[in-house]
Amino acid sequence: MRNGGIALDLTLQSGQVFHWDRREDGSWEGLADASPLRVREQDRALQVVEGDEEVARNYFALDHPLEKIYADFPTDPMSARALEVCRGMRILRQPRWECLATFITSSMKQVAHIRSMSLALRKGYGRPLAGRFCYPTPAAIASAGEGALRACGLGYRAANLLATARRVDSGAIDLDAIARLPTADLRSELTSLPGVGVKVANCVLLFAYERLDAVPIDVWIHRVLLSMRGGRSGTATQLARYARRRLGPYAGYVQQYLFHQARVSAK
DNA sequence: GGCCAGGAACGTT
DNA sequence: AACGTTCATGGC
Repeated sequence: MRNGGIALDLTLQSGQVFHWDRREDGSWEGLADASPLRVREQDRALQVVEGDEEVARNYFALDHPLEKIYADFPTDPMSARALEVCRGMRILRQPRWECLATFITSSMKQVAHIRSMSLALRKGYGRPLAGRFCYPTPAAIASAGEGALRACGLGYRAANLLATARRVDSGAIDLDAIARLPTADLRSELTSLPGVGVKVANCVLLFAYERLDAVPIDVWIHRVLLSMRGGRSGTATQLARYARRRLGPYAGYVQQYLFHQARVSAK
């Protein structure tokens, strides 16, 4: 299989994207931005059943050099185990606004509930397309009231999503223009937005800006990194430094594998 | 039913 | 710069 192939189920169930649906026959339906896709995996190859082939190859990031990424993987037992379990999982190339908005809603929420908020927002404020719903535009979110967003289950996150949508819609920040910035500058642009701290910014860097060395540290990865260091306690800053030193040039990929491995082994 | 979740913002030390 | 609190909601 060219370039390492893809493990589709793992990729779409690893907590990086929240709106894909698995059908009875094992194929998956979803939207890559505004392009409807139905895809399946066959012997580690991505098969596009419906939709545009090039759009799918880009969205599923089939150009990421998995074999090279694996050659650079850390060799400690936890990383090795995660690679064994998650081989073929890819970091998707997601639309910027959709990714940013979704992770603003993710704070202190479990994956299942992030899905339900995403669906409520799409159904309520997104454009219908091919039996599904696009993610709402910044303008659509901006013109919905805070109360309406709370009705989608956002709670206190509603005000943050609304405020950030207004900044994007007004042009106060240009999510495409900032893509050319070096990672540190891009991160500080993102953290200037309401509801975006370092963790959410790193998710957006990794999932929507192709910064494959970005490491979001949530409660799961926090525990994993503590354990890798031998169990003694550590601050967020210390763990970020540890991750940068130990997880290698594709630290974001390593982090995603460790995240998924930690979650499945906890059940 | 209690516990906890892919945190951020803000106030105190 | 490092901690403590508060903020809503729902899956399990």
